[in-house]
Amino acid sequence: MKIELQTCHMVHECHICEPRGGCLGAQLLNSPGISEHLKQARRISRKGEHVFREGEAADAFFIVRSGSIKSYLVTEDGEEQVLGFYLPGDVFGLDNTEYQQRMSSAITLETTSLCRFPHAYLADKAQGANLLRITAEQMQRDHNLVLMLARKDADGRIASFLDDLATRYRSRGYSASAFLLSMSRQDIGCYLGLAVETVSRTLTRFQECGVLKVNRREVEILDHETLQKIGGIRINSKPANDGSVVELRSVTR
Amino acid sequence: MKIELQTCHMVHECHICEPRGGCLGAQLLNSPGISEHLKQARRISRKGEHVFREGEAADAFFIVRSGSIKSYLVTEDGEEQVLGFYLPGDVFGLDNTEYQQRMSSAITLETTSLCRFPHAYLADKAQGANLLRITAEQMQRDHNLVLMLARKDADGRIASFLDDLATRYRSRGYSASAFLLSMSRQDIGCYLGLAVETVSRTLTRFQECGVLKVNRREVEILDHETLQKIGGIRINSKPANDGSVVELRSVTR
DNA sequence: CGATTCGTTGACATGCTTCAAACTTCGTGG
DNA sequence: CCACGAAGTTTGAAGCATGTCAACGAATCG
Repeated sequence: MKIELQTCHMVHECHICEPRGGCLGAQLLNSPGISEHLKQARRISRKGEHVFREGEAADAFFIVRSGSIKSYLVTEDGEEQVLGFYLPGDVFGLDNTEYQQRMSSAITLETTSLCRFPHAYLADKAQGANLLRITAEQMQRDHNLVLMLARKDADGRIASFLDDLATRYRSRGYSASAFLLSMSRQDIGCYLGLAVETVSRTLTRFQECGVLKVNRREVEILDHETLQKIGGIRINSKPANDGSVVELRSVTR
Repeated sequence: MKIELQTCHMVHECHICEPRGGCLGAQLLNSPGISEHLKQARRISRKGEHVFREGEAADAFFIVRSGSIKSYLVTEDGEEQVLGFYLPGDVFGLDNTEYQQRMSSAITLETTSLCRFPHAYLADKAQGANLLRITAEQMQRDHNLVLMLARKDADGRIASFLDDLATRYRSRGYSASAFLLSMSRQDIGCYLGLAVETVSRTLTRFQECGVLKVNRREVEILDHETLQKIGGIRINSKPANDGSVVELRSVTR
C-alpha cells in the first residue's frame, strides 16, 4: 500500500485559515501595520519540544502554521492525560488560570511552525469577539471529549477520532481520506482513555472490515459513511426544543 | 441511621461566597446602587424546571443562591450527558457559543433560588477579570471530568465525586461530612459515565468498608482520608517543572 | 391508595485491560 | 555506514471490571 500522503509541513502563509471563514490568525495577520511584528514572532520547533508547560506564566497564545501540537495534563502520579491535538490553523494557549498561568502543557508532535501572539496584543486590538469564539470552540471540544469518554466504546471513540481528524483536515484544504497521524498510538490511547493495545487492535479490525487502510502512521479512510456510523452519537447541534415554554418562574421579593 | 442533614435551602444572602475569597456574585451584589436591580432579578424555580436549554439565546448568566443545578447535553439519540452540578455560590451560564447561544442545558434538581445577571451588565461593569476566573474554573472542572472518565475506575470516580462535593460544601460553610445528594443515581451515573447499578453497588461497597454511610440521598462520610486515597490521581496543582529550560526555539525569518 | 419513579441486588455476558512476546522502526554512537 | 539499544507497534491469551437484563422493595406523587 502506498498512499499519497499529505503532510502539514511547509505551509507558510495563513491562507489555511481562509476556508474556515476567516479565523483569528488570518484577521490578525492581515491587520495593517502588524505583519512585520508577527513575522518576527514566527517560531519553529522540532519534534518533542514544549511550547509551554503547565503552571508557567502565560503571556501569549499561538496559532499552528504547520505541524501539530499535543495538549496534555500531568496527574499526581506522573501519568499524562491528552486533552487534544492542534492542527494547522488551530489556535491554542488561551486556556489559562485566573492568574494567567498555563492550565495544560503543549508539546510538538513533529517539526512545527507557530505564530506567537502576546496576550496584551489581543486586548489592544479589541478582538474580544474572536477570543470568545476560540474559547467557545475549546469548550465544545472539551464537551465532545467528555461525551466520547462517557458514552462511547472503543470502536466509537476511534471512529469519531478519525472522523474528526478527517473533517478538520478537509476544512483546511487537505485530503480527508488520506493523512499521516502525527501522534503515536500511545497518545491516541491517552486521549481516548484506551490502552495502546486496544487502539492498535481496533485499527486492525477496522482495516479487516474494509473501512480503512492503516500502516503505522499512514491512514487512508475507505468508507467515511461507515466510520461515521460507528462513531455514532455526537453532540446534538440543533437545540432540543420540543416547543415547550421556558419554565423558569420569576418571583420578586 | 439518622444524620444531621444540611440542606441548601433558605440561604438568602450571598455571604456564601465570602469564604471563597469574594466571588463574582458577592462583588456584584455588594456594588453600590445595583442591589435593588439584582433583587428584582432573583428567581425561584421548583424541582425539574429548566433555567435554559441548549441552543437558546443567551443574554444572562446565573449564580446559585440555594438549591442545585444540573448542567447537561443531549446527544443525537436523545441520551443525556451530565456535564456538572452547581451548588450555592456557583456561577453558571457563561459557556455560550460565539453567537451567544447556550452550549448546554441547565435544570434544577430541587427548589432553587437564583440570581440572574444580564450579560450586558457584566460588560458595563468591566468585570473582565472575574469573567476570566469563572471561565478558567469551568475549564478546570471540565478537565477534571475528562481525567476522571479517562483514567479512573468506578471506585475512583465515585470517590472523587463525593470528595469533590464534600470539599465544595465545606468551602461554602456547610458540613463536608454529612450532606444530602440532590441528584439521582441516574444523574451521577450519567455524569461519571457509569451505569446506575454500578453507582449503587459501589456506594453499598463503600459503606460495607466503613468509608461512609449512605441511605438513599443521605450521605455521611466517615473516612475522608480513605475516600481521597480511593479517588487517587487528580490534576497536578504544581507545575511539572523539572528545572529544564523552555525548549521553544525561535527562528526569525 | 394505586401508579410510577427510584434504588438495590443478583446472575450473566462481554469488552477492555493487563501481561507477555515478537517484530519493526528509529536514534545514537561507534 | 553499520550496530546496537530503545521505543513504537502488533498480536495472543487470560482475567476482571463493568454493562446488561431481570426482579424486587421502597419512596414519592397525584
